[in-house]
Amino acid sequence: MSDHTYLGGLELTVMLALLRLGEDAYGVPISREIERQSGREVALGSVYAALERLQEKGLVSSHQGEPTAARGGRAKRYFRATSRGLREVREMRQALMKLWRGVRKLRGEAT
Amino acid sequence: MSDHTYLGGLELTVMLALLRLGEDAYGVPISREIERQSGREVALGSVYAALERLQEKGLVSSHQGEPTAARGGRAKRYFRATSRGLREVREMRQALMKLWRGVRKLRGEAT
DNA sequence: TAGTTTATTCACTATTGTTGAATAAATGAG
DNA sequence: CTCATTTATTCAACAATAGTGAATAAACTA
Repeated sequence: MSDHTYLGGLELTVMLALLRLGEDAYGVPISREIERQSGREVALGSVYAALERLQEKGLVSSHQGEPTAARGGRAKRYFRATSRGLREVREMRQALMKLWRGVRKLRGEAT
Repeated sequence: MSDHTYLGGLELTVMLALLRLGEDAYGVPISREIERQSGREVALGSVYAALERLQEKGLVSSHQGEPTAARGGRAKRYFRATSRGLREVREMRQALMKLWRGVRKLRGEAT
C-alpha cells in the first residue's frame, strides 16, 4: 500500500482541531479545542510534539505571529493544515469509514 | 485526565477485523482481513503484538484451537473481542464521529 | 534591570508499531 | 522413530508516537 502509516490518534485529533480553529490556531487554543471536543486532557508538550511531527511530514505549516502581544508574553506560533494535511485527514476518514462499514455489532448508534 | 488513551490505530484496526471475522479469527485470517479492508499490509508479528496488548487490556480473549489440523501445522489460537472490547470500539467510533462533525472542510464526501 | 506574563522548547519515559528471524507443534514419508 | 515439511505463534530489537513536568524564551511594565 501507500508507504505511510496512519496518523496517530493524537495527530489526527490535532489536525481536526486545526481545521476547526482556522485562523487563531496556536498552542493553547489548540489544546483547549482538543479538550473541548474530545473530553481528553492533553499536556501542551504533547500537542507541540505532535505539531512538530506533523510539520516534518508536511501536513501542517507554521508562522510566527506579531510580537505585539497586548500585555507581555512571547510571540505566538500559528499553525494551519496544509492541503496535503487536509487530504490526509480525508483519506484517514475514508479508511476508517470503510473499516466500520459492515461491522454489524456496531449498528444502531447515534451518528 | 481520563485514565485511558485512545486505542492505537493498529489496535482499532485489529478489533474491527475481529468483529468482522467472528468465529474463525486467528493470526493469518486477521492479517488478511486487515489487508483486504484497509489496503495496508501488516507483518504478522505486528498483528500478534497488538493482539497481545489488547488481551492484556481485557479487550480481547483467546483460546487454543483443536490440535487437529488437516495436514500438519501447529494448533491455532483463536481470538475474539470481549464485551469490553466491543464497548471500547463503540466509544472510539463515537469520539471520532464527534471530532469529525462540524469540520466543514471535510464535507461533500461519499459516506 | 528585575519581575510578571504568555508561549514554546527540552529532556526523558512509556506505549504502540514494525519487522525478520526463531521456535513450536503437528503430519506423513521413509 | 526421526526427519523434512507445513502452519502458526513467539521473540528480540528497534522505530515512531504519546505524554509529562521543568526549563527557556520573548515580550511587557514598573
